[in-house]
Amino acid sequence: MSESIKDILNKTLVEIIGELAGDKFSSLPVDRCVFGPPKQPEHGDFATSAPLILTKPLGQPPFDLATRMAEAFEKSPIVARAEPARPGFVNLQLSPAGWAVILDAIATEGENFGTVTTGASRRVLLEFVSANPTGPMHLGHCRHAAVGDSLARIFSAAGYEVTKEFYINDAGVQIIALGESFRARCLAKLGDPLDLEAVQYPGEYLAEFAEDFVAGKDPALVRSHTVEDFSTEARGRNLDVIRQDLAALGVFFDHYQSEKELHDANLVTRTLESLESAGAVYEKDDALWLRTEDFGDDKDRVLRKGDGTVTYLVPDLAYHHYKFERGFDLYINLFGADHAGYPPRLRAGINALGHDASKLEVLLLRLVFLTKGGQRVKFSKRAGNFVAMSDVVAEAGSDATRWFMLARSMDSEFEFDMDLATDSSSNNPVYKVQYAHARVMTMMQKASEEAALLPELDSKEAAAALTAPIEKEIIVHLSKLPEIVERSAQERAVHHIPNYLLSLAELWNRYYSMGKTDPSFRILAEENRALAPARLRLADATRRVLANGLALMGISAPDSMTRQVSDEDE
RNA sequence: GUGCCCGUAGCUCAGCUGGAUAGAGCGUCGGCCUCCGGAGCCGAAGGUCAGAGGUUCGAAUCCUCUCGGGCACGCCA
Repeated sequence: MSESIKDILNKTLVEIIGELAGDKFSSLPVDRCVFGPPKQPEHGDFATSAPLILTKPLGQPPFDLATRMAEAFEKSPIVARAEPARPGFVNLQLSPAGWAVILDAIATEGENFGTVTTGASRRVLLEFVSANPTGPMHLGHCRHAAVGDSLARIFSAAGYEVTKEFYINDAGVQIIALGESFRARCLAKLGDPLDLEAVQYPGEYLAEFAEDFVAGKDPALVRSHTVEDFSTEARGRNLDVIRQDLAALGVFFDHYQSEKELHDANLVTRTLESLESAGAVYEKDDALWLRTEDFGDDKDRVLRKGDGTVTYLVPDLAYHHYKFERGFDLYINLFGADHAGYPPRLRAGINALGHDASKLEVLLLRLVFLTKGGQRVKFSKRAGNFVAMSDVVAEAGSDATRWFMLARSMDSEFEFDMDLATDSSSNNPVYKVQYAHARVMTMMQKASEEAALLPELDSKEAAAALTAPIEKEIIVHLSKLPEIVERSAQERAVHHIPNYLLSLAELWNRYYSMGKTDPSFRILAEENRALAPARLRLADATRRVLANGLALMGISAPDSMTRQVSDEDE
């Protein structure tokens, strides 16, 4: 991994500030003095407001500082022009040597371009989805799956070592309820009247499992099964469906952790004992309480109820105890926003168990709604009807589903617009990005067929040949992928990637289309042969960045797009 | 009532830890098919950044309050 152009500029900036400031340097807010993209293209390729930030601590007028900084930057070989601007900015234009740095980095790093080392190989345990094995997954799980998986990819790219884990809630009252529901369904298949009271999970899926399970079996054998047997059977089938649904989205976990196994290994009772011996609990009103208030919780929480059974908090703490014993540097949980009250008590327990709870981060994802035909699709958990994840993925496809699930920040609710997601005849953003990639690929293919006709250029000559403003704009945009990755990892936010890719695709499509009205922009045209190698380097860099970015989202970067023909729509 | 999140174009949403004239997609309207792929491109219309104060050279961004909307506040999971 090489140094990004921005790193080089920022390093130079710090050196220049050091010369200007002398012994005042150590007291300056140098961290804030960085280069960024100016909003107006006429302000150059990079700009910094460092003079405005430093004017007060240095006691010098901002424009004077800007002028002296610009003079210093003029000496840099990667800078073509440096200009002070009022009230106190420095605007830079890169030289061909500067562009070559960017294009070379992309070419040599290939699929690794965009990776950074901020993670320093720290180990991260990322837990997400963890859907109960009591039924199929819905739209919300789909968002969690897409976001969690993409986050894992981003963290890997940022230099972390990530383990993806799915926690199976296969113990406790709900799993018994599942067994009872499934048993009632099976008995109904044998001819018994359906015991509506026993059916606590009303969806049709259990009836379908029952049909399959009962088929060809001796009814007496079926009747002899215990609730636990039915529970285990239904759990397994649900889990199979969950894995299938995840696979359809291309999401695979490194580890599935069963709650039941924690019980079987006595980890749950041992955890309770640990909490007791740590003095983190007390008895009141026949119940055992955990002191969570000391950790920012509103009130203390019950661990063991008056009836002697434990609350769900205990196995969850056992699970986290087990997580921490495996020795990761960072633990990230993706929860639904309806669990917002949960993290404080989790932290309290983790601390009481002797772990550093500050290593646990809980990310809260808000709801997602499905709209079709401009109408929000209604669903109700109670009635057992919901928007199934498998239906969404089947209808929109994995790529489009992921795109829309990732394109919004986690803490905003959003509408998954099925009409837009399935729109292949108009401007669906995911297709636009994939199309830009496919477009470059076919062009490269064509270029390779006439490679012998093209002159050879070294990278600096190539960069110097790219003189059009839009070509520079693309290069500068390409250079940003590493910082987008770094920022995404740091903020634990996935939506910057699609935003970035969309703007890059639009930039490229605009550039590509310029050849239609202005023949001098036709990359492979015979009369432009002298420029072709340079432009092909740019094209290659662009498709590389598009592909790397799509990979961070788990979306394919196709070599060609197969047009979907819709004859029936006249 | 308390805590968290949200409020930016007709709609869905970005806005990079405070920077220069407020952004994208979709939708609407108007253009562009002898073309390295039209699943594309160009242009136009569209904004009191919910509101009011404050912080400072400078605020959509940070602080306070108000108004709207969502979620959470169990010996449920």
